[in-house]
Amino acid sequence: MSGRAAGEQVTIADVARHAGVAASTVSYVLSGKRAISATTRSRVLASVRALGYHPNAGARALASRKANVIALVLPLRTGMQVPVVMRFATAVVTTARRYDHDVLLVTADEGPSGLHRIAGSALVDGVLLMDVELEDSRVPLLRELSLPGVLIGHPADSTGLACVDLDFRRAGELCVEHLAGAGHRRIALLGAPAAVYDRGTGFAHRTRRGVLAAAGRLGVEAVTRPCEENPAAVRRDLTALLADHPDITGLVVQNESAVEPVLSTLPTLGRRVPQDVSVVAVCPDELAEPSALTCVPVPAEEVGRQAVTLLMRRLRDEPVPEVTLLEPRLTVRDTSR
Amino acid sequence: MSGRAAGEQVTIADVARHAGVAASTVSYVLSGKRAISATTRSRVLASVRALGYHPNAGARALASRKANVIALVLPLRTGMQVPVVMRFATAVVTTARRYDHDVLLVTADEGPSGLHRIAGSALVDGVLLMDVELEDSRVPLLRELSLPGVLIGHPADSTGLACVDLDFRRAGELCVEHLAGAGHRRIALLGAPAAVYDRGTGFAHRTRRGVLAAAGRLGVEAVTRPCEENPAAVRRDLTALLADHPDITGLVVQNESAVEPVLSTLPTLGRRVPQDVSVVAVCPDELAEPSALTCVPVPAEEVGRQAVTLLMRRLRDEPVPEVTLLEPRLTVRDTSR
DNA sequence: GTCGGTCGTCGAAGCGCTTCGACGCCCCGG
DNA sequence: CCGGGGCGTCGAAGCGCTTCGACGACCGAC
Repeated sequence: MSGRAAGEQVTIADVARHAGVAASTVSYVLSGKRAISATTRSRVLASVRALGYHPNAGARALASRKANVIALVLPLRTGMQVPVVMRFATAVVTTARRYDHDVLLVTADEGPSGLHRIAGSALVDGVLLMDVELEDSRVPLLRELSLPGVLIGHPADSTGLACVDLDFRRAGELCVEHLAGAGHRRIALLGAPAAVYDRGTGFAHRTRRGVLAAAGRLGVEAVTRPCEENPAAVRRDLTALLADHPDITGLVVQNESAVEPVLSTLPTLGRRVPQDVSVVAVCPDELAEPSALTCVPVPAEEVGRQAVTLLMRRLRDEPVPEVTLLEPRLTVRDTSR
Repeated sequence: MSGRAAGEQVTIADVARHAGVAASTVSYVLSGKRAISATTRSRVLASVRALGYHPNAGARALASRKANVIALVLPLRTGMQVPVVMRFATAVVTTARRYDHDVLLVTADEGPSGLHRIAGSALVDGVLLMDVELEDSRVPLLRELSLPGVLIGHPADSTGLACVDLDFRRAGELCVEHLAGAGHRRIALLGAPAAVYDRGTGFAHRTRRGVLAAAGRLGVEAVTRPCEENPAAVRRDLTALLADHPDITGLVVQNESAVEPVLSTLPTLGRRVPQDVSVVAVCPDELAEPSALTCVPVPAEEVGRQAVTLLMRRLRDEPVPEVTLLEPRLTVRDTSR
């Protein structure tokens, strides 16, 4: 670059000298916090470009008490929903950059002490918490630390927090409306594992509620049952379900790991898809698309974007809604009619 | 917390006052850069704990000219092995924390200017570059910026850099050696999507080269072909492959999303596994293990750990080897004989 | 007993930036 | 023609930390 050995920092003083103004003027040009004449501004900007100036992040953070960095706390266990996490992370980084922020990657296994450290050292201005459990130990901590945070998913008590999530109730409704619209009168929800309902996990309950509500409203007979996660169990549960209710023609699946087994098991039970049974899932689109599965995708990108946007608003001390639910969309493919 | 309103920073001066020493003494206790008497040390440490002190990251970075942060530049394109990336990222964060560093997530789509910004603002001390292509534009940039960096994968010219990677060439050889040892004389490599080869991504090319080299050496006839990522395409490519070369008895698969489709398609083409066709994959072990697939696992954790370790060494200006290749191992399971 | 050398601690000087108050200057109203 | 008020710019004071040089105190060697 111009005139400086590589590795030498170009400072604001260099820019000021080059432009023939005071350092504070450069700062004001860059931040826009005071009026600056057009001529001065353009002169300064020219110098900035000529010297390849980038403000020193540490100095800026120290003086302004803003790191311009947010933390993304990712779940420790990386199971099935890995691709979703990835897409989500991408959306977060991209969106954060639009707000001139960077993203610090924190793994949940550092636990609460990680949050303490990050808050205490002013490394970040705010936190995005993924994989929030109903009773999450990090949630009260977040409140206590008065660290601005946004949660993905939502805990039992979301008072004073900001949560973003897909509107799973509406997602359940959408599935049923789609099936009912195609003439189905007897349907079933093959849901999350029983343990998930027992824990009272939000998304599972809300989906079920949505399914039942829409079914009632539309005069559709609906049964719901939990479903375990391993392929053998899925096969067993599905077989039992169809034995108990042989006249079911519509299936809503909300269980990532059940999708494939369901699709491969149905034909062996004498049910062609979609001629005999229509299948609709609430699952990541990556999972559905290769199988041409009709589904309500979990919009990872949109959630990421929203989460960052909300966090930025909180950082500016603007009020934000406690709960933000994203409107689900249904993508019709080949497994339903 | 003790005695401070939430959100108030505890500074080194607070600790010094509380312990009855000078601020610099606190600093030296914490950094260990000068000898401190045992009594003073323990008094200071007690105060640190009592007040819940965490050094301000910005101030520390400014004064020490070290951010204690490294950047992880992730590829976020198609054709990437997503779960591998995830595990890799986890390993990087965990290892970095062991060296008292944090990890900044940077997406490759910010491109070279992102590296410029990060280097110029002293946001990070060093960079981990994933998904390095044979001719990668970021590589010369890294050299020019004199930003300490470690590459995952390796470019054509690795002079003056540090690269870590699985020895994919050797992985390819291993697969062929295994098949040849079992008596197979006609084999095929079902590889990454064509776009990946076109991009000049190292691992794909090197694996292919290894396969061909070992085949030549061992008198095995080998054909290679790219393979797209969706199940339908895999089925099509595989069918075409076996139509063109019906006498193939060994298959090397290097494509995460092709593994399942290949295994489920072969029987429909009248090929039992492993009686008629042996299948060996280069893929994450998570993917291979449930299907009892013989494979050469990609050791994501180990690569991540090594990469961070190398970067830390570079940050201390210690010499590091230009290329670090991890020795692949072949895990024999049920799909080959 | 005296002198040099550690050892342990301190104070002060920045690191590069933001921000606050001050201060010309120019324009307008009286 | 003079005074008041923006507007545009400047200088200086930190932000919280590290690090350098200085300096007592204490020790062993002579």
